[in-house]
Amino acid sequence: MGSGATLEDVAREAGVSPATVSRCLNNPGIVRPQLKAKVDAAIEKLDYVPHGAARSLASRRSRLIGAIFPSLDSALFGGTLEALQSEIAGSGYTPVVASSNYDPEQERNHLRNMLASGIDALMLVGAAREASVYRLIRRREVPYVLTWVAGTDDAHPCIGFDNRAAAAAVTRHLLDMGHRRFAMISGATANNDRAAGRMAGVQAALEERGLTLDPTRIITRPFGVEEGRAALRLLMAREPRPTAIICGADPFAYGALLECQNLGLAVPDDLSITGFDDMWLSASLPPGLTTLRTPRNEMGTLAGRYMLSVLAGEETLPPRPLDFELIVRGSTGPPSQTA
Amino acid sequence: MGSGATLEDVAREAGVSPATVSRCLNNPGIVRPQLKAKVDAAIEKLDYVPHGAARSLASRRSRLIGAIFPSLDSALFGGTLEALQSEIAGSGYTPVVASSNYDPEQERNHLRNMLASGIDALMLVGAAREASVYRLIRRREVPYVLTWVAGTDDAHPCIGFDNRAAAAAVTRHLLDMGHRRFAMISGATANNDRAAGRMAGVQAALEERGLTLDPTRIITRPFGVEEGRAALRLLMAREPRPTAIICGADPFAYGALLECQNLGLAVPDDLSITGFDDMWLSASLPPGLTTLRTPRNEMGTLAGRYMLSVLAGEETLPPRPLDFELIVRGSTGPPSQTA
DNA sequence: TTATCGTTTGAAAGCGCTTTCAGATACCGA
DNA sequence: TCGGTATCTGAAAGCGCTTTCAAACGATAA
Repeated sequence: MGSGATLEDVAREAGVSPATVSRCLNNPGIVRPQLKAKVDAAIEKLDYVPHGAARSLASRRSRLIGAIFPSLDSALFGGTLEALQSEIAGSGYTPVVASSNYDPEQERNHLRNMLASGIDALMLVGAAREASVYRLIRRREVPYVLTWVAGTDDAHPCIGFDNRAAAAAVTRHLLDMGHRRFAMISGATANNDRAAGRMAGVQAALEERGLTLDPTRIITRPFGVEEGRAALRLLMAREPRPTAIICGADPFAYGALLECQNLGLAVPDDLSITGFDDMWLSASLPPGLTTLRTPRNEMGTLAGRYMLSVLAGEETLPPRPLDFELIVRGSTGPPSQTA
Repeated sequence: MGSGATLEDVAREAGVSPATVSRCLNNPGIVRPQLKAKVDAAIEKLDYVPHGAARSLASRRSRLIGAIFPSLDSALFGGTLEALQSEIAGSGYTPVVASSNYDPEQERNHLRNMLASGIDALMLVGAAREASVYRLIRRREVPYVLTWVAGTDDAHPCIGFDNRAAAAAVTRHLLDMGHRRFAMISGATANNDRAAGRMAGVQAALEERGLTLDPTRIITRPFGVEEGRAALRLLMAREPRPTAIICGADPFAYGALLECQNLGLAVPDDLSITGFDDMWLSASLPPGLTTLRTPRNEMGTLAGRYMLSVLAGEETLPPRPLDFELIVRGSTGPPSQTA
């Protein structure tokens, strides 16, 4: 905070009115170049930096865009945040971020905070939250966008992909190779419609072929490598053993692969394993993880672009659900005859 | 944005003056409980949310804390950000974040933006930047703190650890096991004093024992698993082969371990490998990565706490350099006799 | 009961900027 | 040269809140 020249100081220095200085800053096109030069010189000389709060108050725009993520310490959402940030930076917006730790209560608090601090737009992850939260946002008339999910109906503008369809695609890949005995390692589905969607997608794809996934074959754990490891041990301890394990997130799959190595199980001969998200180790961890590449950076970019265009007053439709891509690597293959 | 009740509306509803409402919000202690109850009821009824910009303008505080990271899409800084965020959230502050992509130019731009938006305090990573940047911050009188480095002098308040000493500790661990032929995989050291410090620490520890690390034995690459993999191939292609490879970051080490598997090199018998940061896979990736655990969450927490206390007007000294911890796992051992 | 002190409340003046509106200026054709 | 039009500039009114200052109040002591 501190001292700092004000716009009025600049105006005096340049010998023009404050209004003109303001225009030079916000709408340089409409001021005569000659005057603008004088103003620029004065700004330079006084090392003037506009006062954001005053600006927001007068213009009713804060140039702040809120973003609340379930977590920030995985690379997953970091990529989305990074992309969002670079997309909006060019237009003079800055993200204010918070992490909810997958807790609706925390999310709501951060939201209140952000609304109070006057964010111009808001990005959230997922669609599953209480109606009162959406009312809060709507009442403030803050444009918002949900990411990491595709809109099932048109209730909310969404920029994401269809988790259910993506998980179904993974499952069909395994079915097509001949697998019939499945198991799944999933993140907690409460308050997490991405995880829930993926689980539903697996179930749906199996049912298409007349199979079902017994609930006892689904292990739900917090995301993590060691958790995946432990889950794999549990799943392989019961006869008949599954021939394919579908993981709702890559870290589970990394753990599962490592534990196979440990148990002396050959992947994919004894067991096929799939991940989800194509994180940074999936290509490198032998034998290479078959996984579903999600458009995590693209979601940040497009969410930013969408919000900017709404803020610019353009009539904007959020894009259709984004594409995902099944990346087939060495961790999946046909079930062995003997298995 | 949008409609929203104003403080004046609340005052009218409660039958008090705007000043009283303001006091209820900012200094509830000094207003009579009976009145406060009426005000609270009015706030509740009108669903009033204070207008951040107006508040900032009048109070000269934005309740925003800036944080600029070199990158956000690795889990490294995400942990620091997450910790910072939860530390300051309780005091009503929200972080505004940006990523500089390790580019001083981008960092400076984000900084200007943030200063303009009126941040109350600022967190940066590393100390290496032009003096003009620090002048900019000082001129605005914004309290700031540098993280991920320890103060060499008292030029800046730092909350971090001594990268040089940490790397030296790793190196001594290998020296003590009997290694004499070293190589290193490092991140780019330009504009990155953490990477530079680590490299210097390795060199210093070697020189203590009368050894030097030939520059051709140092490979500098952007952080990444595949980069580590490629670097390992290069380093092992030249005779005499090193018996220990020190990686300036865990992803390099992951790549190196995986490539050893690929090349049929036994770790640690043929080659010892160390990482840096103890990221999430280090414990799990066989044979377990010996690495240096950096206090990445703690830095976020303490940086937050430090800034809050400066903002509260307390006379605060940044803590001494934080501890790091050498985590010895299976990837290091004595060099084999034949190597 | 009245004077006095300490506490709580309200009135009003901005915080630094944007933006409307009206006035000034420059430019064009006749 | 002049009127008319299009363009640019300045004056002034807030944006919604905090905070100073003085007035009002309640309580205590004389």
